Amino acid sequence: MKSTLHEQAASNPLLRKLSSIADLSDEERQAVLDLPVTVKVFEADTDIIQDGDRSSDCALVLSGFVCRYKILPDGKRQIMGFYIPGDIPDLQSLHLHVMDSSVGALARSSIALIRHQSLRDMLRRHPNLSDILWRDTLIDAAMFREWMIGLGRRSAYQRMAHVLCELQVRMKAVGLARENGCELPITQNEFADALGLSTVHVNRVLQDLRRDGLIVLRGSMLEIPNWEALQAAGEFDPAYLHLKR
Amino acid sequence: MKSTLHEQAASNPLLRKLSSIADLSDEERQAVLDLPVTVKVFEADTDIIQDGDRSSDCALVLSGFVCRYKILPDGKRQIMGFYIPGDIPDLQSLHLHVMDSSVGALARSSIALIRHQSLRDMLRRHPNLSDILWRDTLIDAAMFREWMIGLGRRSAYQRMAHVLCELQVRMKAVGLARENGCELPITQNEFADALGLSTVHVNRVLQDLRRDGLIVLRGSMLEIPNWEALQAAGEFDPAYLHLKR
DNA sequence: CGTACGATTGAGAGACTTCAACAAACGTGG
DNA sequence: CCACGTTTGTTGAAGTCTCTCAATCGTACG
Repeated sequence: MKSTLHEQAASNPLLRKLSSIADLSDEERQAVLDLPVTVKVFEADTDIIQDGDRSSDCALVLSGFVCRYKILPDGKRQIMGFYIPGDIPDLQSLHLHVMDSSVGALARSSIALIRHQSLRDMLRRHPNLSDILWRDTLIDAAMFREWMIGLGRRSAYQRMAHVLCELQVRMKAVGLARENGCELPITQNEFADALGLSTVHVNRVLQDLRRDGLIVLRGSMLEIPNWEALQAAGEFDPAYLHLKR
Repeated sequence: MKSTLHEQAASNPLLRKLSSIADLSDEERQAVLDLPVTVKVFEADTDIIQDGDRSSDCALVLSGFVCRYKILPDGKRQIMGFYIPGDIPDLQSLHLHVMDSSVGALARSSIALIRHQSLRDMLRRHPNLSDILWRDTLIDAAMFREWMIGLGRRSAYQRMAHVLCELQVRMKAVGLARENGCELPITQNEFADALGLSTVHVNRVLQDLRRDGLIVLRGSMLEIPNWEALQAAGEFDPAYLHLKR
């Protein structure tokens, strides 16, 4: 469905997201809203872009839940990041012409496809937006690094606490979380592939976190009764997200 | 020592590096060479920038060997990437004002400090260079992702084979490797912190790789008798480095 | 020629995996 | 609205990769 990002102008997810990491002028906000897009809905467990693709547009998440992953020769999967409304998981495709990983929908997601050409036109007219998007990709990289630390040096228990903290903070930054929790349509199997663990162990770690009163997880509803404690358990310091304020 | 990057113009490491990932016009090459820099030498095991720093310049590696790392509360260290001549490990500081990790010299290294202001001036005059540096940070991110895959889903043996492949390819791209090997001033302890392993296990894995005839490692001299085999052992596919050609 | 740092070895322990079975939750069609 | 099948979550037991501790060896360098 062709349109611009004007719909939901007030609470446009991209504007919310960009505002959370940088200051935008009115002109820049307008330029973003004027972007022509094609909105497409992806069902859960379908790919939005695949490893090896050469795409000519970027995918902006409007609603839903998305992840970046790669499948190894032996069939194992590593999830490298979760993306929520306002994120552009394949922004890199603007400068890296072949995708080196896949992007898939974890839940039914509405995606705005933005032509590279439209983005480039906008960035040429608004160099400051170019810097802001660059900044966004740098924050993406900072998240990869933080996950690396977890995978390399933190226990399963810490890792799980850490992702939950990250997701809560990011969801809150775009207005999708309550004060003490949010909705996470992520299965234990998906957590396993994100944290480099087996599904079985994820299950046990979640039970430990529950036993310790750090989380309440019913279905996809996450509640965090004691934020300080969960943060401490995961050694979570939001500095790497480089949010404003 | 103040100067510009003109010295070693022909084989300037930054030009070599940028040329390996994108095409530069003569004007752009000149703009790069005209960058005013301050050259500083860092001894092995000293920090170039520290976690939490707000710096006003970027560090270009001219010679030596550098890594990005973070120390955890319990003293554990995770190395998140190695940087070789031509790399700018903290290019992110141009847009992310507080460092979220440290950068340290693994061997005596000569570093060219480039003021953010000088870089910004150059990028404003040469928007294409801006895109090329953005591309560079995106490749950096791609390397983090590839390491994540290793940390999360590959065995110690595979991981070690994989880093060795990555380093050989990157060293060759800037002319610092022979056809079948290169010099890597990295201790087993540093490999351990990079691969999320213990030093002891790194030692055993290296012995396994030697036993299997995949590498010859004497001191810091790496030789790769059978490139195909090492690549296969590490499931190494250089696509994520996004080199030209 | 000692000292220090890096490499190597052995033995025991632990975190996490794999396999396999079962229970619960969910969506869908009749 | 219930029956049914598929997906997701849970549990137990055995196995393994990798860790920790601790000692020894090699070698470069002052």
